[in-house]
Amino acid sequence: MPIAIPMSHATSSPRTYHVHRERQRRRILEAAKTLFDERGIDRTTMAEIISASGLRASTIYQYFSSKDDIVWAILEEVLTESAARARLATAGAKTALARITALLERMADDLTERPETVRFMAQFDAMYARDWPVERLLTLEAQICPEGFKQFARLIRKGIADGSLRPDLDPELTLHAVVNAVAGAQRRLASLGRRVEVEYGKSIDSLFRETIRVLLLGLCAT
Amino acid sequence: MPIAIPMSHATSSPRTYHVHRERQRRRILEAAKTLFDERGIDRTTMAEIISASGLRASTIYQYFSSKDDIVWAILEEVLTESAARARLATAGAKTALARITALLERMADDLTERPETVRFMAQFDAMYARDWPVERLLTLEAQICPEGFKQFARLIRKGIADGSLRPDLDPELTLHAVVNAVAGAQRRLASLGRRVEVEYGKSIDSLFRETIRVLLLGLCAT
Amino acid sequence: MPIAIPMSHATSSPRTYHVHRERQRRRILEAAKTLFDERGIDRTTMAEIISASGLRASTIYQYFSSKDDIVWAILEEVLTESAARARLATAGAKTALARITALLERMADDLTERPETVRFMAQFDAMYARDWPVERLLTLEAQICPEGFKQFARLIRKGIADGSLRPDLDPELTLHAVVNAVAGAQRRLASLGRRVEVEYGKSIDSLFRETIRVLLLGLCAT
Amino acid sequence: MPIAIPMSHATSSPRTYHVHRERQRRRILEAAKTLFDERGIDRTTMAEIISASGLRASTIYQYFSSKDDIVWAILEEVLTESAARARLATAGAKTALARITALLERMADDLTERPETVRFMAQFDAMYARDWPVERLLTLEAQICPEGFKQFARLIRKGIADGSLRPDLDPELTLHAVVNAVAGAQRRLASLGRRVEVEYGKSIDSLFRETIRVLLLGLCAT
DNA sequence: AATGAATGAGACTTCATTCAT
DNA sequence: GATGAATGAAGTCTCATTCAT
Repeated sequence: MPIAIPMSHATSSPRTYHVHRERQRRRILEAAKTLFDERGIDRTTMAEIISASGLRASTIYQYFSSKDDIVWAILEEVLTESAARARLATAGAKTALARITALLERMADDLTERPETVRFMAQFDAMYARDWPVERLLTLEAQICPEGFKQFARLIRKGIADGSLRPDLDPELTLHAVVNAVAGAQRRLASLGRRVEVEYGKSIDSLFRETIRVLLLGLCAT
Repeated sequence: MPIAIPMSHATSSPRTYHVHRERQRRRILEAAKTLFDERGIDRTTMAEIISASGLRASTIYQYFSSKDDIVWAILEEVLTESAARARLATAGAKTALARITALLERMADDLTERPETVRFMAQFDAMYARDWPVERLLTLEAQICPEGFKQFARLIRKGIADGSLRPDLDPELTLHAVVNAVAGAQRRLASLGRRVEVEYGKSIDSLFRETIRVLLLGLCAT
Repeated sequence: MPIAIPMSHATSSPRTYHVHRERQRRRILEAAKTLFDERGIDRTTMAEIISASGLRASTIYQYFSSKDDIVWAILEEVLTESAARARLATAGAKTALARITALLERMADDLTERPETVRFMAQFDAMYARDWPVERLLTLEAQICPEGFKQFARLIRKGIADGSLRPDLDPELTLHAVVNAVAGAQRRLASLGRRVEVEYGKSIDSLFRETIRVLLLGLCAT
Repeated sequence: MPIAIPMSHATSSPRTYHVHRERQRRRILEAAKTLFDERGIDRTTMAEIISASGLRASTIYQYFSSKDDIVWAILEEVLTESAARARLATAGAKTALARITALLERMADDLTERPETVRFMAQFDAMYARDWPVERLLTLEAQICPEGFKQFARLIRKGIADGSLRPDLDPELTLHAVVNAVAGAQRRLASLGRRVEVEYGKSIDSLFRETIRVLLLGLCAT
């Protein structure tokens, strides 16, 4: 058994410490993310994460307490980043239509630029959403898009009032219906990937943008 | 004077034989289907299927050669049935609009009546579609909706011609975009289940039908 | 379950019966023999024998009571045939030298003409000889080369007497030593097969005949 | 001020580590070796190796990745040791005859002193030699008796030249024929074991030494 | 903080064989 | 004599995780 040289904390600055710790954490997360995407979350084993991250099994458990913990950390990261991007994208928009459009465009860009992230969400939606502690999910979401939807609904009402959106819309219902449809479409395209392009003869991007166009046409007053 | 009259299956009653075999097969398939829905395909173990089906492990392997084989059989079944329902629903429709509407309504009914089936497809889309032999998938699909989409696109062209659909649609592109969006929305709602109702305060059915309504509005000429 | 049509024995002649039974038996034995050679006795499964023979599992058990029983039947067959060939080959030989030479030549021919049979014996020697009921083996051997060795030793003594063989041989010891060496060489060549030819750059047959030549030179009076 | 001094193996004591790991490895190997000899390689199960080694199943798989891997490790060991012994034994020999004699004597000693090892080789020759990656076998052999045979053949030529060996020998052919015969005889005697002594009424050792004697007589010039 | 070693529980699958008909 | 169905026992191997150092 190798002799463990206990690392002397006294001599190291807390900064370097954090930098190191964060770097290791990232290694693990990146390795896991890639594998989750390539092989599926459930089919990825700790052994694979271990060898891809270059650390030892026991070291990894100093950073994450379980495989689920890793999945959860990635989810958190993915949700946070994507909420941030959404907030950024919709920041300038004044009308409901502009805002919705900006949001959906953002999702189209995500699909193109970070398909792995979208696929991760797809796996999560399809397989884990139901298993996992609802509480934790809600906490996470609350903390992320604090009250995005409320604001949104208000904007829609304004849009109806100023005549830019159809008058017969139920603001909340329509909003969720549209967002869900776009999310569903986006994730499905990301998951099926190349297969849709081969089968349908259309690029993923054009399919997704057409979806958005038709939905927006359906929302607008004629 | 031949003595070895090998028992010809033709002369024996193949009925009883098949009835029994089919019944056992169903037991396994039903047990697996339920478990796949409750626990997720990957998280379901053969041991669970075995005890849920009431047969012994070794007996099950006389019917299916592996766990994948069971998943595959269910997929086949699910696709076949759903294609049949779709064909039936769209059979009477004469115009593109009527046909598309009928197809989407059918998907709404599926979501309500057989959410487990939709959830199974959701899992499949998100996790297996990429792993599995494309060939087998294509063969299966070909055998199931032989040339459904071609016909569809033709109808859309007619709809544009007679003025019931927007003139600025790209038939093939729009068709696939809409179908993908509806499938994506349907599967996402089925997967998230109760969670959406709690979070959004709307029933799954109303959300899905609103999605359909908006999409159709987007397709129709004003 | 198919209805079993009981075969009426009354109407069939006992001859046809035996012919049929023997044919089935052969099918099984041939299938097993081939598989034992290709895959090794232990690695061959009943399932493989079943599918190679074209019969059903349960039918096979009407002919042989276990896998061991099949192995045993093949061993019996192989020993019987090879003893018969040996007897035939040595039949005309009058002197010890001629007889030994004939026997060894026979083994060379066996190696060339029926390497599978030799390989079967090789497997048997290496793996089963110790496991199996010695009694049964002795019975079998007794019944096969009833007292071959005794005769042989007598001949050797005569050979020494008439000056054709070295005077310093211990008849029994030498005989068994030579026979064992030739059997060992033969089986090893059969087992290693192509590999020896590649590695040594000599044909199996020439190697084996050289072995025989050197041994005979060693036995002969100078 | 670096804090993360990753523990360098160089600075820790690799000795203790290796000592332990090697001891465990040996436990497994010894247990397997004994069982392979008692029950046959194929008939030995991992469960048996596990309980004989005193380790747990999962621990064993940290040392060897499969049962085959264990077999292979034993083969490697056996070949290496036996090559070393052969080299040692023939080291002093100057003439071809002396060298061959020394080699064969060595094989006789092996048969007496380590019959299990010889039996292992017997099993390997009879059952595995053909299955296994030829490459790996060749690599192993190359690394073990680098060019032993070439040297040997040269010596034989010298022996013929100086009149100690028969002039009518084909050096390479004779060499391989003799070595193969002796190996075959040795393995057969080891495998049949007690059975030969009972049946032939001669000790294994005397039979084997007689084999060697006759072969050498056959090689020597009269 | 890092890691070598260990491990219980359980994964999926195959085996040779039996038996009712 | 033939066979479909069944099956207990066992097979090999992997999993996520822990713990002493």
